[in-house]
Amino acid sequence: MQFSELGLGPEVLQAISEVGYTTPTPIQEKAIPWVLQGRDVLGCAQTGTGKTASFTLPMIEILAQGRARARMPRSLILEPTRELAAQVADNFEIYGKYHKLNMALLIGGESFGDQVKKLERGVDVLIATPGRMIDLFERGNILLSDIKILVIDEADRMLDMGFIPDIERIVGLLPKLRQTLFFSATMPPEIRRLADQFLMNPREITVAPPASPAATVTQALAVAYDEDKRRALRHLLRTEDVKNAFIFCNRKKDVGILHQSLSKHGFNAGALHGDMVQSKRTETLEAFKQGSIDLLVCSDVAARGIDIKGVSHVFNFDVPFNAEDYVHRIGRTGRAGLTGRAFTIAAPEDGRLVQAIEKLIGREIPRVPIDGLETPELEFEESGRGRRRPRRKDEGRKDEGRKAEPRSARPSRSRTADRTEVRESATAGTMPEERAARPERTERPERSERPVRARPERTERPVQDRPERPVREDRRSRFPDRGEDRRRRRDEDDDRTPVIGFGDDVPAFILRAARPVRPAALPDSDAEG
DNA sequence: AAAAAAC
Repeated sequence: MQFSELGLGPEVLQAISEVGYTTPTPIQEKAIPWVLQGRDVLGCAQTGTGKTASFTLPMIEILAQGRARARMPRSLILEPTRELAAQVADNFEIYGKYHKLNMALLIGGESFGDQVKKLERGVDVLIATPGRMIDLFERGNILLSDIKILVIDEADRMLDMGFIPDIERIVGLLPKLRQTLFFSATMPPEIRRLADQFLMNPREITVAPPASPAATVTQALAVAYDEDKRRALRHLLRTEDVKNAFIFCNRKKDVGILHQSLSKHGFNAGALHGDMVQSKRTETLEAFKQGSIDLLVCSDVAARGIDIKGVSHVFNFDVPFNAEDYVHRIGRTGRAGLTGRAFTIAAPEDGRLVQAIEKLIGREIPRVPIDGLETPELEFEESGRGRRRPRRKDEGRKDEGRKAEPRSARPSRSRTADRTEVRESATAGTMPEERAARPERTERPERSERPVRARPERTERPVQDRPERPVREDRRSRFPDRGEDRRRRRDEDDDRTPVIGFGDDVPAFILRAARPVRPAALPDSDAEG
């Protein structure tokens, strides 16, 4: 079967062949002719099956006829994350090359102005995340009465993320007479109910998950004490032939920490999670795609659907809480017939999570030891409250350096420790690469390693002693995310903006008064390195 | 246990 047999026009076929594709994937083969006939589709397919092109290609064809009027888009595609929305937009750019389709990408974190302007001009394709979509609708910038095609992508993920009420609301605003394409990787009853509600006499298309990761991705699991995980990761990064890699963490906070740590050790890494400003998210993802960043430390925002060609490795720095997320994460590699390698670093207390994953994928993940590190046993007991976290036997002091010591007050080389130094010397022969990377740090000093003199005096004091700063409850409760975002940024600013001339005791009111003007006057936190 | 998404 060739693309040319599916009923697509010459312009689209030309664009497809320029990208280098000749044969449609199963879902494209089944869906495209049907969509071209104007029928509804219920697609049970994961990303990586060619799902996106299965709706973008016929949509370009259908929308080629007619033109959009101002503020009245002709089609709407709903995506769960901003990155996926952007990826679909890229798809329209590529395959719509020889068509004059107007497109608008409505996602949060970017200015309203451009999006509104585009809507005013009239768009054929609207690609949106639910929040921004509803916002713009409520402001009267979108009229939905001319929508002819609706695509709901990744419906099960929308469910997970609590978007279903939004989706139902949006669909309620659309004309009843329309074509609807509905995609989901899984079909739990709740999703099935939605599909029944939104679709009319759909063709149901189910395609096998993309060559199950077992086939193209070599998996391995390393068990390490929690405090050894970064070291274990670095070891893997240096011993594996890593071209580029996703490195997943379970928490946004840890994405930041790990990113800093890797950078400090001379790795070319970027960070991506949902609390970062959108411009940074876009920029980082683009840099990773282009290869100017080798390692992308990220949260599960990037676990599903992000399609980057030729990623050699996936590292799970944390075992994912959801077994299914494991499959999604490692599916970032081994794509398009290429092989990939996926390593998971598990702490002893992750036994149950590992068990759940192995049950889901139906096999045991081969264990690998890490040279020079003690390999603890996985534990499978209920993790009751107050149960002590398993620790390395040789660990002398408790958690010091991690929490108790303010980051900036640490002398430049101690970090987590003297105790790791001890270990390291014991294993010096087996891990020469640890040593080799050290000089890098003097060439590229990180903020936290600058001489104490250059740092704000206040940071030498324990965090709890910082003057309390007012938080505007009203705004925070309405926009919890933004509130957190701002507070975090302030904290970072506080780390490196000394108030000159007050010594250790800067009066709280000075700090308060200075704060509002400070962020604007500061260089961006990344401008320096 | 987390993450995702609106100014």
